[in-house]
Amino acid sequence: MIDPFRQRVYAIVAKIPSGKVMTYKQVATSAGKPHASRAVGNIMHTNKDFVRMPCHRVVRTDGTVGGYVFGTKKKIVKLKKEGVVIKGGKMIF
DNA sequence: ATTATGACCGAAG
DNA sequence: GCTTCGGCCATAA
Repeated sequence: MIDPFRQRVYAIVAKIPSGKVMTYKQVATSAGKPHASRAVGNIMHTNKDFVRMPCHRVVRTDGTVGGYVFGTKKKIVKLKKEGVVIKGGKMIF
């Protein structure tokens, strides 16, 4: 399956260092489609390689973590553990 | 091909 | 602060 966008998203997310996060919009833009923020989230949800894909480092533009297969709460805890500062359920860039 | 849905975004009420 | 609407893109049926 050759889907440049999908592959690109995968590579970008996998490159996010620990303690840092990227917004869906940022990932989509870096992937080449600035308006595909929705598709990015959809890819994470439908993708089967989510084991290697640290999707918990991808958050929403508002600062909310967004969704997560293991649960949004878990995602927040994980991020905090990584060193990300989260305040009132939202994160600070 | 068409319709519906979603881990989104931004504006409006 | 929250909900609703329209817009964007990929996936599933």
